[in-house]
Amino acid sequence: MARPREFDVDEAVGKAMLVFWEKGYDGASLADLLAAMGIARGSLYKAFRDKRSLYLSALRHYDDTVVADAERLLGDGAGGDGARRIAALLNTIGEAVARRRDRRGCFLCNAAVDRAPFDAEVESLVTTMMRRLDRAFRVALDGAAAAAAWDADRRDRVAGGLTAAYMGLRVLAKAGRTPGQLEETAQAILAEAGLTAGN
Amino acid sequence: MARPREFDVDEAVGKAMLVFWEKGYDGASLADLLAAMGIARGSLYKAFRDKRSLYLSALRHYDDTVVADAERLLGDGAGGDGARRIAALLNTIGEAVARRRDRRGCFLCNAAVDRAPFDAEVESLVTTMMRRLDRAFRVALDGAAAAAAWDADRRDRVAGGLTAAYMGLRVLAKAGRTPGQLEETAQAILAEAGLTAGN
DNA sequence: GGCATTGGAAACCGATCAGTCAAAAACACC
DNA sequence: GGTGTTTTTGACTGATCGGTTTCCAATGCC
Repeated sequence: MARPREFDVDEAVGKAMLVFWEKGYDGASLADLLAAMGIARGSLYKAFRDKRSLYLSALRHYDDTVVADAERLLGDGAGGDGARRIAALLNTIGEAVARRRDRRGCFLCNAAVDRAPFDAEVESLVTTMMRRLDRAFRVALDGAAAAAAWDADRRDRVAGGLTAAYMGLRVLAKAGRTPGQLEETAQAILAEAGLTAGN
Repeated sequence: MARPREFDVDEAVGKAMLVFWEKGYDGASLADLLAAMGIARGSLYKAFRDKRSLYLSALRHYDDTVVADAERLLGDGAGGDGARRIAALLNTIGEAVARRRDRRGCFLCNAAVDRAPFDAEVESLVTTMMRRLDRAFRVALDGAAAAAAWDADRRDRVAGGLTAAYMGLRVLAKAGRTPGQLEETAQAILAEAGLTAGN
């Protein structure tokens, strides 16, 4: 009936996500996005409504890929004891810095800091994604021997503390902390929570 | 010998800081800054070199005022046991949200996330300021009965963990967490670190 | 092959951006 | 009161911003 679209929308969102992730919302110009996505201006505005809508799509894409991966990592019993899975996630932060891939930080954290205050829809998306992280930490705690004796309330509270610690580590990573320091801090957090024994 | 400056430079930097704090570097336009500072375009470029230099001055001003206050709060024995001083600082986060003053978050945290990756001087300033926070937490731990038995290494590691937790809480505050949830998480962090008893 | 419909490429839009400049104005010194 | 020096002001600049429009190409259906 009509001319078919020449690019894959999901793939294009993935490329756009990387740009927003690295440069932030304001920092990512239309020119940057178009170059990365390999399409022309008009096509972008035809497929997505505007820059803001594309950003929201990119954020959902992050939820579907990166956050989903973290959730899987935390929930998968094959990763060993729950405490060990949590340690594995926290250690990915220092590793990312070591591999010089962390100027970007965490897209979710970036969005919370630089867009959520100005965009109610971003804020609500970010809130939902953070809750997902909370729940994933809670699932890992449910599978941690060190937390076996804890009641549900305590597990919830500790899960919330772990989400906070995770975000804090990602901020410190951007603030110039070395991989070694980040790992040390991650260990300290786990030790404080009584989660070092399990593995 | 010449015409004197009509505005107070330090006061102007303070006003500029509030704008950068609330809107971020990119989000703060020259027009916003000039309106808040109450001066004209040319005066700004005469007194400060350019927008970036003004931003760096604003960041240093934050260090001299807000960070210095936090350091004082954590170090002042009149605030009770060290653990209690730490709890007081963490609780200011939820209180700020409750008073609807926290859309801004923490300027230091904002700078780490949205400018440090693109500006080496900002990164180095942010690193220094974060270290100052680390040390302030460490001082508070030195004055905490619950940490009396800890060796120096452990205090350093826990201080690092507290800085991370503090930044994480400020991110969560921007992500839509309610004051009650923030306070609960703050309590969980303190409990995990074994810092609830002292007061 | 004609037609309707959609996508693609690029010129184009007004708005806004950070930064500059020239002239008027305010002071200190003589 | 004149002179030299610096600040102030606001108009101006070129670049870039996000977004629109126009025109042509490509497709499926008849």
